[in-house]
Amino acid sequence: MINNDISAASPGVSEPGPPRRRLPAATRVTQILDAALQVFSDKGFASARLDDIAEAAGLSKGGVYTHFASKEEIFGALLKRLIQPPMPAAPEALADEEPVTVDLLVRRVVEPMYQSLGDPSVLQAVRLLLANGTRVPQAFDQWHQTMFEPHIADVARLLQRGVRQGTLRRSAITHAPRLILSPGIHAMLDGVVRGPVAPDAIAEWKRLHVAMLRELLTP
Amino acid sequence: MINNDISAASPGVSEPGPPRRRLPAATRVTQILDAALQVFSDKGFASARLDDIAEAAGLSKGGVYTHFASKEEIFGALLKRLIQPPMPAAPEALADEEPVTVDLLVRRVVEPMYQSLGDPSVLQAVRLLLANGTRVPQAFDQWHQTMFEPHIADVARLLQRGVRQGTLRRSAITHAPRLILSPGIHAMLDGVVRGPVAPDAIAEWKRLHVAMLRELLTP
Amino acid sequence: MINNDISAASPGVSEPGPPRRRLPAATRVTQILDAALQVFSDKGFASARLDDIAEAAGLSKGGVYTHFASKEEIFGALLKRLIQPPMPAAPEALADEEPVTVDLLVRRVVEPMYQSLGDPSVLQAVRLLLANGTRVPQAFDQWHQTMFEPHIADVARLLQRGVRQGTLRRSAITHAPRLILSPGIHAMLDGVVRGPVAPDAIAEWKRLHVAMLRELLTP
Amino acid sequence: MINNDISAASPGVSEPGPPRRRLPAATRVTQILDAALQVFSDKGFASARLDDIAEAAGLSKGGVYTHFASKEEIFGALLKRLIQPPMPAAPEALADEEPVTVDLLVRRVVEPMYQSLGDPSVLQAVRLLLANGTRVPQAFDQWHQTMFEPHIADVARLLQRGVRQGTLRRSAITHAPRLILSPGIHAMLDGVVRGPVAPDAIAEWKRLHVAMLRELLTP
DNA sequence: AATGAATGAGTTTTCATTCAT
DNA sequence: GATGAATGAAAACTCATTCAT
Repeated sequence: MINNDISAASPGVSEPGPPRRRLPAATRVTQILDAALQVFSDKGFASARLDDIAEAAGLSKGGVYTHFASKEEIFGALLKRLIQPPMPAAPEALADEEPVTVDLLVRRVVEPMYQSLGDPSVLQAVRLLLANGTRVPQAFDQWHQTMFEPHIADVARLLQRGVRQGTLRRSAITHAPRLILSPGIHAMLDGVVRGPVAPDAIAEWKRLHVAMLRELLTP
Repeated sequence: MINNDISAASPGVSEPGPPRRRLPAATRVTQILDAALQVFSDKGFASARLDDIAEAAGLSKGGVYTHFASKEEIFGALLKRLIQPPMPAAPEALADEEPVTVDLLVRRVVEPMYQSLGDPSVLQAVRLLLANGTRVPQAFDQWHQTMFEPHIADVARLLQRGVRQGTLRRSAITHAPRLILSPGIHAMLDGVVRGPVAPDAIAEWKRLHVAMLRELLTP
Repeated sequence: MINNDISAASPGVSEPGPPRRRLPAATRVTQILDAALQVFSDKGFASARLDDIAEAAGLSKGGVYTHFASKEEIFGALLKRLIQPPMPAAPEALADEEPVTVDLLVRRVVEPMYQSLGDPSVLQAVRLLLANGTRVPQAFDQWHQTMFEPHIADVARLLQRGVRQGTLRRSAITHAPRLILSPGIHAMLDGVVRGPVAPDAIAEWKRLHVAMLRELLTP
Repeated sequence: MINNDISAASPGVSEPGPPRRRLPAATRVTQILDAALQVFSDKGFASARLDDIAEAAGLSKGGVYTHFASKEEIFGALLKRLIQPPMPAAPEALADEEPVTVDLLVRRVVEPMYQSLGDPSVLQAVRLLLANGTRVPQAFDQWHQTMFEPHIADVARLLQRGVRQGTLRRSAITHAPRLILSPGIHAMLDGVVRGPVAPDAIAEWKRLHVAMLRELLTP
């Protein structure tokens, strides 16, 4: 059966609508990728419609094609932006004599993780990668390599040193550095799955995470 | 592994053929509704194929969806157009002193009806409404309100006045103005059922209709 | 987006349900045609689904095929039943000397019409024929021949006689007997279009119809 | 004339090919959902074609619609099946006097988790949920409630008791029971992201997980 | 006779992509 | 650079009809 309101039946004989502002390409690209992050992360690659992205970016579908040749290309560019540069600030080198304490680990490893958790766009990115990363298999590996491995390698080095220095106790964690991230990853998944985590919930996760590390690693 | 082979992801990976002329939306909408009237009234709502409508409108099936969200919506818009504006030209007001004679009634009420009967597209519209109107619940009521009630209200006023002026005799018709339309409606139904009425058949219906009114209303 | 209630998601793993009573074929056929009248008249031939008819008839879709070979065949059988026997009770012959008065015309012609209008299934049948009759072109003619022509022929004869006898006045109606039906047809269309007419509305239509005939035909 | 050529009216005027085996609805529904799990988790909701599901389930596309009204409905039913009943076997009650040791926790909590990790269909389900869960709004919450909360509530009770009994040490974990799952969840995510985890990798994750718990909870 | 699962051809609908303006 | 009408191929969905049970 049809829409009840006959008077609402005729289609939008849309007046052209003021052509939107012509912007520098770089700006548009950024807007489009921002929009794409939203839409891809919400619906996944296949369900995302160019119209959705265009609307979220504030231009028309055709306008998007001025900047990208295809949906795939948008996705690719987005992945590149997510994976590559800004996110994982290279950890600054450590002074040779500085002792590796739990506090140091917390500052260098734990705090940044929970920092990220507070940023919705990080959760969005993670969701995007979890849900669509397999579309570009290398993306995953690369993500892993860029996001985690350096981190973990760094952690591993720190743990070794702490143990050698006697400032850290030997523990399951010193044998498997990745474990140091587990509660944070747990919290992240929680955020991805159940929506952004409230700031005080984040603080609580972190507090417990730190407490646990202290128990495990304090000599 | 998840697969999600990129090459299998999105539809439409083909070069479109030569697009037909691009028209302003309002024009296309009109064309589509014109086509829809033909097709719907020829085959009925359910048997009408979007392809037919598209072809009759001179664009592709997909192109129709640029202007209407569904077949139902086309139908609704068509009914709206049929029912609403252009048909019932508001009867021009009557000079205060002009006497309401049978001749006046004939000119204002009877002739326009038989005029319509000669127009195939009117019969088409009526047929469409009769055959498919139940699909849009209020269509009938609205049709009635737009097509008949103003007419009848006008007639009622005229009859009152004529009786008051003594230029019309009191009659069953002056008590139930709708009766003044009955032979015309009879003729219309005949046209709907048995195909367009030949011009001289129409003339004959009208002649008799007028004769009958004269018998009933001449003082 | 999906149905909100996950718990309601699984499809009806319908237990076979008690096989419905096995009935004599003739009974079933009647039930099916009754159901078909409802459904065809409501939705039109093309939009009517076998499932609808089956459900309205109280058996399964497959069951319908036990009695009819196709949807078309159901429609055909229904038309036959509508057109053929029961409806137009042959008007009993008139005693040679009986004078043809307006009262006689009312009893023989007008009253039966308004009788029918009170019967919803008659309106249904009319709607069915109006909406779908063109599907079987002969149906229309046949309907016309069966339903109206004998009637009108009868009326024509009566009118002639009345005029000859001096019991009826010469009038537009005596020249075009079909006009005698016009207000009734008008009322019928009203019923078809706007739903069954209330009993007192019918009475009112009839009263006015009779009054009009009296004005026209009383010598 | 109205046309409505009978021969152009209804679809499907063809002799169907040999129907495949006819099965009880419940069986088919299971098969279809099994197929859907494969296809959806392989391609994601939007890229999964009904044809794929039908083929994988061993019937025709139309056949699928005998059991489900839409692709969405299949997806909903699948999620329901994944989320709801069979997975979380209710933990058997604990004898009143039995002491809650780390070993007990390992048997009741840790081992089952890693058991699941070895099961590809569990990873498949998790991946499906992560990638497409937003499509069914409550899916995530419900998943959480069904999968984790009972587990965690159970763990919380056990930890309380162990602490009271003196068989477990107070620790960050005894304050936040969910932490007991963290390394397992980390491993699961790893499996989801990088493909099924090799059995000995699982064993290694578990070994370390247990070691960590021992460090934290042994009095 | 009746049921309801299954088929398959037809039809509607979607949407990435193109291109005249 | 931007718009939005138009295309066309793919995918979802419908339903008369068949037939094993």
